[in-house]
Amino acid sequence: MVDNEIREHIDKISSQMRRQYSEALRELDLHVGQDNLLCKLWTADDITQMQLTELLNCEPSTVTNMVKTLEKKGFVYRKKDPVDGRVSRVYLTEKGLAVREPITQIWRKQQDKLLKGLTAENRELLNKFLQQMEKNLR
Amino acid sequence: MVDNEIREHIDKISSQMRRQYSEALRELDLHVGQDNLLCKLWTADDITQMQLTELLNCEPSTVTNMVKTLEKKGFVYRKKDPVDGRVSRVYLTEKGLAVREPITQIWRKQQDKLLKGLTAENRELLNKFLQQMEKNLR
DNA sequence: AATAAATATTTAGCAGGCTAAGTAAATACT
DNA sequence: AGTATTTACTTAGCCTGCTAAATATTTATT
Repeated sequence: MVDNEIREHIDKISSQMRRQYSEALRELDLHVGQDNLLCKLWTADDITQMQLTELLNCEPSTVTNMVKTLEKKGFVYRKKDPVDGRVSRVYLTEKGLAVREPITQIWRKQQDKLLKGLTAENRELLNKFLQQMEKNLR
Repeated sequence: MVDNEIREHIDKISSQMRRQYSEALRELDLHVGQDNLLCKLWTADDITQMQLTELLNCEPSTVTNMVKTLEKKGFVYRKKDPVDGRVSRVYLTEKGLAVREPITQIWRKQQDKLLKGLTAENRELLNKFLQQMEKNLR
């Protein structure tokens, strides 16, 4: 049965990737997961926490905590929305902007390592499979 | 560039899977990750914590914590090794044995959902790619 | 035999990520 | 207008998972 293995493989690959690039992130004073949040802000600054929970596919409380620690570390800052008093908008600081390049490089390096030995066609194929699986989980 | 997407896809798929079957695990009074530890004990009971860190590919302190909470919940128990006073051996209780079937079913269900729409050949192919990637990360 | 080094586990402390329950502001309803 | 509901976020508490430092036991060295 190949099927059971696939779930396991993905689990292992994912956790192993996390482990490996967490070391690199630590040098930027970042923790695994925080890179993803910052990434969302690169592509769309001035975003509400609610939007972040959707983009990151996680719970509101998780965003609260993550933003709070990222704020404490100086990567982002928050401002209350002037119109709607409930919502809190998140912005990148210069420090948060500055880690964009290094993080992108860390990711690229990790990807290269991951895909070594796979031809362009196979990568294309793999990508299609992954897209399908991602859709299946929605 | 397909390459960057692949890393992201795997990340998303993995976390989405976690989210989804964590609900099912909760009904067994289990937390995501604990299923993996129990799984190792099904295939090889009477195992040291050091062996668990290798099998789970995690840090010793993580095993300590996980075993401790699983012990508190009655899924496993520990005994000191009579020969080597440093090592601690972990065993399944009946409760820990009893969740084997339900957990396997949860996994199977998750896999089915994940792989829906992929032919047998494609699953085979995907599995090969994943094996390669797993090897690449070692 | 006495000291040094290695091994197995633990503890403390941090962060992501979750649930459940709470607060505050905005919208809907009567 | 006044109450009820919804929405955005927060807090408390738990667990995985990590690092760094501590403890205890075993093995290696001299």
